[in-house]
Amino acid sequence: MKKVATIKEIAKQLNISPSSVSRALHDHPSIGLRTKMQVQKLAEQLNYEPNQIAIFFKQRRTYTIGVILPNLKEEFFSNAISGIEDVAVKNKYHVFIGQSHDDVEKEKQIVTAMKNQHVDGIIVSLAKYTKNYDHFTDLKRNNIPIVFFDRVPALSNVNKVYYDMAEGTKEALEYLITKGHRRIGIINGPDEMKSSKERTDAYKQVMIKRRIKIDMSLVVSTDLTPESTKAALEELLSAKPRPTAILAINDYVALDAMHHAKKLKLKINKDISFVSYANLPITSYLLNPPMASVEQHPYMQGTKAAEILMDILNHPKEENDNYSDVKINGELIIHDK
Amino acid sequence: MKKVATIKEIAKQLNISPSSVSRALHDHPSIGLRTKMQVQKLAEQLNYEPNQIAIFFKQRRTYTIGVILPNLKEEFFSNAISGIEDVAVKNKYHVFIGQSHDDVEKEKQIVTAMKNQHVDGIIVSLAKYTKNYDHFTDLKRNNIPIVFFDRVPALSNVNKVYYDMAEGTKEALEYLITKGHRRIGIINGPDEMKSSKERTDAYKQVMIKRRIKIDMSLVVSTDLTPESTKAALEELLSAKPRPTAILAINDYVALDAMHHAKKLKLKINKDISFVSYANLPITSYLLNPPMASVEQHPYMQGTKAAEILMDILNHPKEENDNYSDVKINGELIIHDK
DNA sequence: CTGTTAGCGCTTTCAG
DNA sequence: CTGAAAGCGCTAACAG
Repeated sequence: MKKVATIKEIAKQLNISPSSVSRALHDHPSIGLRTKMQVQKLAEQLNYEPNQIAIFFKQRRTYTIGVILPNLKEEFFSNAISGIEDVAVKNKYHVFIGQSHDDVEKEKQIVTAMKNQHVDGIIVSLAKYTKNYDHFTDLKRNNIPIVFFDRVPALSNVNKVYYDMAEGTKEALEYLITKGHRRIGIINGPDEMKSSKERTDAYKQVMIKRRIKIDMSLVVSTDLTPESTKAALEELLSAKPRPTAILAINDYVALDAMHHAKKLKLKINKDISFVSYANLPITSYLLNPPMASVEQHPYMQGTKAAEILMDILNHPKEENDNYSDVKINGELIIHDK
Repeated sequence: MKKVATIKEIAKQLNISPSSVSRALHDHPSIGLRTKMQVQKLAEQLNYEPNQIAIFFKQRRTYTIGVILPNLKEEFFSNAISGIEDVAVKNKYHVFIGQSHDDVEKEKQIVTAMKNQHVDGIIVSLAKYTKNYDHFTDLKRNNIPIVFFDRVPALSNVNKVYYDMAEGTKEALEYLITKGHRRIGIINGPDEMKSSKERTDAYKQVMIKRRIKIDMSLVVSTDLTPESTKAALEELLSAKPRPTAILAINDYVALDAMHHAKKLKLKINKDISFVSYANLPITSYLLNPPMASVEQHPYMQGTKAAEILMDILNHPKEENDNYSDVKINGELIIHDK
């Protein structure tokens, strides 16, 4: 069993040509039933498995897609990739993964590696500081389509799937306002993230609509590390008057902030309330989860992005510049009973 | 920029042979400095990128490894794959992933797909009900090495990395005993999991050593779903006398059990204490985490497994049947202050 | 319906 | 030091 059967081998044993074997194996219309049967039988016996690499080489297609995301540790991303994988498998595609660990250089390297590996397409969620998108847009020259999701670039001529930040933010803020909050702080992400600006914009809009004075000292940033979040929280708490509620960029940040607030002897959801984004399953195990969290449907974002990519791949290159731009609506999940 | 440069192309433009170009590109010893420079310059200009697929085809190697695991949602596995990926990247390998979702059929399909994709090696953590390992051992015929981790098969002639269940379990039980517990229940995993038996064995050993009567009605199983865990807990609670402490197969199960216990008006860590395995980061956010949890070092298990595989791949096939069998020691992390 | 031929891009003897 | 030639496994014109 050392050597694997090849088409050639089968052909020789049956005294026919390799092309006939190939045709028989593929149920080609113009092939005799007799030879077809013979070939299939022998192929079975010899345990023939087509050499995919040779096929890829020939067809210039690998049936592989690459997925680049910041990390897999966050439930958000691991759920998203599950969605991607499910769709890919259904379409007979394989999935390469690469974690940028929020490092732009690493992200570039991964792109290069995937390009060299000849993936048929790429799905990306950007590293948090990625500002320049050339390493992605260059892929057009290699005819490798890209679909961005969740952390998408501020470009219009790309395929993207993302959560509708404005809508969810407004909903979350309205909720806090009905609960009586007027001084509402925001712990935003880095400025490079498109969502940060959107969140700030939505904040301003709601405040104006509700005729609440906008105080930009209530909008601070974290680089998403616990330390930075701690600093951001303290900055907010030093505002006068101090905010009574805080909207945090995601659950992890909210949890870090809550943790620190607790240390500062603040009563969570009493002295200060938290609302955030993602609605991670882990929050269901918490004693004091954020009051509410905007569900961002990572699995759905993943499947949607993958479906768009599959669609592009399955449909011959119509070179029209027709880009998908899909907004996923979040849902505000209220945790406080 | 539509067409990609090939070696042939470069050769033609320089009026030399493809072989020389290939040599120049690879810093082959026997190549003239002049031609080498010329070639490298032109390659640069033409943006030459070697066609990996062609190379793979030729070399019968893909520099790709496959990773099969139950799912990516569990922090344990997403951490493990991070470890694998880090090592792979360092060794210039790529990583294919496949989630079995604990379904044996799916697991088989993934193995077949990876085999056809000609991965150079595979790293696996078994689906929970996998009893038959033929789909893995068959890979030997294709010369595809396998390394199992965490959920490993009960075979001796395979490479494996796993957590030392006996040691950790003993440590956890001893801890409970020093805390005064005598009636200690166990919520085990399915019987198909090798670790279940090991846990039970370790339990018996400790009980004998500590001269505590062994009561097998205190050892129950869950299929890891919350419902099943609930049932398991109730079964334990119906024992007379009721156990005062429970050792659960992992943190998720412990959390589900604790959740249910709370509903039954039991005071956690008072009426009943929990100890478990994994020590997931999420537990740090909990009000009432398990009293203690055995850290199983998923990242380290991943890196270790990947290193073993890299070692096999980088070292020419010495056909000696030399299998790695690496035990990772857990550490009991005490959460109750 | 079947065989012949060529070739995908690259590496690697084998000659010179 | 360099070139010519073969071949990896498979497919797909093109001829019969």
